[in-house]
Amino acid sequence: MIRTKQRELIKNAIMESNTHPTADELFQKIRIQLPTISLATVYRNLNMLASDGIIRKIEMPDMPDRFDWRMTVHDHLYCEKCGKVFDFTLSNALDKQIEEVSGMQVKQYNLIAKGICSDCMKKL
Amino acid sequence: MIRTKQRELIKNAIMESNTHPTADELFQKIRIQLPTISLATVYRNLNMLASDGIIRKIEMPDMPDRFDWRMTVHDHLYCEKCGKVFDFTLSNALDKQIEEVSGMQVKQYNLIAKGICSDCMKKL
DNA sequence: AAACAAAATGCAAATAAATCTCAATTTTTC
DNA sequence: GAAAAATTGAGATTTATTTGCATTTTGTTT
Repeated sequence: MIRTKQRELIKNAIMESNTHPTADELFQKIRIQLPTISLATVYRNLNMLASDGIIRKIEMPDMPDRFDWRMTVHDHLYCEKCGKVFDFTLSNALDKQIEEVSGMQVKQYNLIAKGICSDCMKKL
Repeated sequence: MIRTKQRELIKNAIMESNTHPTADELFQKIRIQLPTISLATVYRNLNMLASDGIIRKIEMPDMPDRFDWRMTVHDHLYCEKCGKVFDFTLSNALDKQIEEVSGMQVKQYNLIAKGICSDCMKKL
């Protein structure tokens, strides 16, 4: 894989993030350092990095995808109040259980919870 | 809620379905009986029915939403071979567990597994 | 059942996210 | 440093869904 300035910046931007940014958020951030970069390049590189197993694409239901540098098994919770995305880890992964109850072969699963984060709960 | 011919047809079409159809699939089907119906009406009514708790909208990651008449707690598996969507039910719902490990208040969750259904496995 | 208000419809245009096309540029290879 | 390979930027395109609005349909009132 060829190394370009833009790929470097994109990778760094995710690695430094802890907000599960969208492609556009990353684009806006990187733009400050490299104003000529295009959104298409951001998308392209994010997809490359994801399919190379460097980062993870979080396919959010009916909202823009987000990207995560954390590659250990975990799932996500979207706070309906503040819009932030948080990580959580179930005591045991669901693959096996899903295979048992469905009789199908599970390659991966996507689990997104919606609710209210602890910060936002305090504010009520 | 006013009763119209189109709402009736839309509701019936889902209730009779067992393929977790998309809005467009329903549109194409209903069109045969009522050629003047518009896709916007289908979307509008599906959303109404869903927010009234009559049907359930399945927000699929990066593909068109699907609709389900089954209102009991269950999740979905998408077969990557045939594209069909299947139901499965975990031995216990995840809300509690997610709340425990995340410390947040869970309103709902969206769990979609991707894999290969038993029919398609036989064909390999 | 005529008249009025409220709700729903169809159509076209708008939106939003993501991908694609392709000429120009950059990076690697030889 | 020339040729080949990969990547980029910019804009057009695609797909799913929503919205605006004039028109029609439905429900309500008398």
